[in-house]
Amino acid sequence: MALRKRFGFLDWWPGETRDEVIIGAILTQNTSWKNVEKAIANLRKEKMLDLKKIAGINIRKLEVLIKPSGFYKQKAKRLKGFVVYLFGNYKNLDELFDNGVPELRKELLSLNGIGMETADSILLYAAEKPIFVIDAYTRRSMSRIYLRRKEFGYEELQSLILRELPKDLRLYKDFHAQFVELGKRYCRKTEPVCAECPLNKACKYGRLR
DNA sequence: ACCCAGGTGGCCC
DNA sequence: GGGCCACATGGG
Repeated sequence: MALRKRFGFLDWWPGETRDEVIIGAILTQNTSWKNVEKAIANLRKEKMLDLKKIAGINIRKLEVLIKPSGFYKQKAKRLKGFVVYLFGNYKNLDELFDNGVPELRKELLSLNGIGMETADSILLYAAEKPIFVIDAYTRRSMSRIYLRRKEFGYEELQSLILRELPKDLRLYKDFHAQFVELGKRYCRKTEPVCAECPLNKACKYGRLR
């Protein structure tokens, strides 16, 4: 793992509160963060950036607020499903997050609309558990560095990275954030910007130059 | 008029 | 286990 280029240490996930992190994690599913920001702004304006408030709001109203983030009907349902489960089974997030990581992860995965990436985002950035998030940026960056031949499944790639990194919460957050910054700025699907990319020769595109 | 974006579930084989 | 599709908006 020869990648330790830095954009500065990133303690990351755009969102002040755990509630906001969880809401953002669901809203950003296959959606640009720009669109999520619009939805978050709508929720903030209505004081709805809060899981308890989400539990109380009419789902139609919720749909309208999060509309800019796309897939708004299913995402409204997913947010509702999460808070119904949370407050139906626990007093609050602290109590939910007190569960052990493997149990907690399974629990999150059992909820509709919470897949591995969303679950791990919640685990890492809201619950502050040491786990690594694999997203499209991470996959793409990794595949351009040295995976190439073999395709890796989610958990395969995750355990590969976890094995290479010292077990450190801050490092996991930072390292995932590095991949996202890398992906947004240079390692894009179309028109990769290789000239100033820190990966440079490590990347197959950089090598072609 | 396309293609893309910090995925997930359902259905099929 | 995988491959394909619907889900929806906003930006390039």
